[in-house]
Amino acid sequence: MINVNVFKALSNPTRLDILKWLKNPEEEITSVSCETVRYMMTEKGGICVQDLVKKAGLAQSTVSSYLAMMEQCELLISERHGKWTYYRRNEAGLQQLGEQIREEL
Amino acid sequence: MINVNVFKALSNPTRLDILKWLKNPEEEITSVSCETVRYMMTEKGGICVQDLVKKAGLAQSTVSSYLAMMEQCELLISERHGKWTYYRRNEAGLQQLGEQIREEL
DNA sequence: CTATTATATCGTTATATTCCGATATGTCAA
DNA sequence: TTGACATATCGGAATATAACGATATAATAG
Repeated sequence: MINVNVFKALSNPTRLDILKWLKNPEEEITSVSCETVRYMMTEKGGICVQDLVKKAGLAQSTVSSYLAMMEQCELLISERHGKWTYYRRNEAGLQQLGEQIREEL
Repeated sequence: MINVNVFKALSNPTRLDILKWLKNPEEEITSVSCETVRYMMTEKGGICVQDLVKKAGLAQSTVSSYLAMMEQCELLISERHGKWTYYRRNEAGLQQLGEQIREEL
């Protein structure tokens, strides 16, 4: 059964942008300073919160709660490595959303 | 380009229900009293506002504005016949939404 | 252990959405 | 034209969301 929360998560321009940015992390994010961060990005498509904060131009707390919300409804996956939390797209969840929309909507 | 308003429209349980109810109007709506209404329903899958008001259990003004909002972002189509406005699903718009989600999200 | 850095959570204010009742408009029948 | 009915629009009160700064937690470096 489809969940309205996924649509709430998608009904905000910044959160939609985050999903799009995470499609091609290397192209979108340029403020990478650390090797670990760069590795996570190119290897798993994961981006740390900081970089998304810079890209979005919103407060860190705002972006952090956006990401939590998007993880909750299976649009994103998070993975902590040391100090950093890397967020990447939940492709399975996105796939499932597509199917649910096709079947239920 | 995908529009956040479509997700805003979908991020409300009643509005999601309306979309689902309009999939099988004959099965869902039982309070039909008038022949014209019955004809529109079985012929074009259109349902008048009244019936959706009864089904949703919300004020007429609320449902009316929900329907307007959903028409605006191409989830529904409206057609006026006499006193009644019939709303039906905008299958082309829904199809397009599915494609946009697949391509852009 | 302490300082620093990254992220998460909390409390708050501004803004948006929800949903209502009252009222306006549009349509038909008498 | 008047009345009755269907729908749309308006104005408002309650609630939810947006987005911030301050603070808490987690992890590492020294």
